[in-house]
Amino acid sequence: MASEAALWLREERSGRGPQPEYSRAQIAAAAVKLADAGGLAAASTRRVADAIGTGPASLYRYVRNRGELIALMADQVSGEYEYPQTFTGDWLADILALARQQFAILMRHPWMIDVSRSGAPIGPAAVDFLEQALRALEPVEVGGRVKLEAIAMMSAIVTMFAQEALAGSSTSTDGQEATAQFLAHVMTAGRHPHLAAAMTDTSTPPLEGADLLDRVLAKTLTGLLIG
Amino acid sequence: MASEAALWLREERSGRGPQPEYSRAQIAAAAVKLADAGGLAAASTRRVADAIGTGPASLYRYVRNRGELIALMADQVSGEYEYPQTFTGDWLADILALARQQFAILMRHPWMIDVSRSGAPIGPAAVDFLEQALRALEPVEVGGRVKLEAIAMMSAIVTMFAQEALAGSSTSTDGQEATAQFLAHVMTAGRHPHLAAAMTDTSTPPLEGADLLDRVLAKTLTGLLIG
DNA sequence: CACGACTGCGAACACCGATCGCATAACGTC
DNA sequence: GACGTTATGCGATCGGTGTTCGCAGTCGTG
Repeated sequence: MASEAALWLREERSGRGPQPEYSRAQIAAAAVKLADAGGLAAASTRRVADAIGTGPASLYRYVRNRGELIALMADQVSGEYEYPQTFTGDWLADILALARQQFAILMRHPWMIDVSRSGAPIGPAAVDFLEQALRALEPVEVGGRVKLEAIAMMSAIVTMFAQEALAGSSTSTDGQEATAQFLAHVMTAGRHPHLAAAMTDTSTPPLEGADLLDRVLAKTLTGLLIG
Repeated sequence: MASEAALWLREERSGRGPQPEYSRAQIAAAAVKLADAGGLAAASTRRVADAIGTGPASLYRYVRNRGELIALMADQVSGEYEYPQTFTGDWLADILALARQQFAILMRHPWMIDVSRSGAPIGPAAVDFLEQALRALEPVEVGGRVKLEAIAMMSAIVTMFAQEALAGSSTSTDGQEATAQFLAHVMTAGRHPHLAAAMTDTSTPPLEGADLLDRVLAKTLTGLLIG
């Protein structure tokens, strides 16, 4: 329990001693750049350290461990949202607008998909997002807990779609290829008729991604909040 | 593209040479045991290797890389499902039964939460699950693609609830604690009124987990499949 | 002015995933 | 049954990772 002050409760500068050469924002920016280019693994403590031109050990003056570094990155990126001063009053339209922003952010920073799925700690920018989402949901007449659940569900769905969108576009992972190869084999083997039928189904042409996301979110959210 | 045969298309024994000392099942079982006890990170190639009493290099005769080892573990655990010979015909009840099994498996093997969220490659047992889920959804009159989407959504929701359930029970991660500490501070600061209100909301008493899961799944799935 | 809190950082530790090369064991073939 | 082909087991090793230690240097405060 003597875990000392958590990242977001520590002051960036603590008064005494020489002034730090870098700011959290600078470090986060450098790390985000690395991760954007080479995935989350590319933002290792060492690589980030010498991206800002310092030794591996120096980073630990700003951050207790790599988890906190990633928290810094996540919060920096969560600062990219732009919130309207006033919402329209149409809660579904308002929250869908937020969802679309989240989707765009995930597409800009694919590593953020991994981060948001692994239950990243919440920082100031994430708190702002929650506040705004709740503000958008103000017209809905259900308890706050239910709204928070709905927001979490929304995030999960957006993340899921972002992953799928990226999996389709970028160069396929070897895992993807292995799965495709194996599925092809399974379907020809004929012992999974329902699966085979479902995968060759053409009755519903693959709807455009963004459109599908809107539709699914609308159904899910109305189901959770008014159904 | 010369990635050779994928894991599940390779034979376990390839005819020539001495017969392997261990089977995939044995290795997977050992790795699962380690991961159950100490998390996914505890199932490192080295630790798994000397858990079965061999050197670190020997594992690579059975598996091309750690990803394949994890795929082995995931599929072994996916073999824990038990499917009825015939479904009841009530598609919602039938698929909810599958969802509950998935939830139970995730509670038994918490590391599986991470695995299933990081888009693990699909193996034989996972294919069986898909087949059975589609069989349960047979009465529903929508295209196969939509059904697959619904199943993916169901898995995502179950995974989300499993994570939340574990976060509440087990000893809190330091990340969890940091978040709690920070949220407490944010709420007393008073600049996020909606959030503060939502988190102290007692209008809807925290519903029992399993019950909540059922409810949310029912709403979401009916929304996606018939709405 | 001096003390002590703080910073930068080279060196090191304990791991990790993965590869190489060699001795050894089993199978198909003649 | 001998042989060559083909796998396997595995010690040694490489490059990378997160993290800690200890020391020299710097700045604010008493």
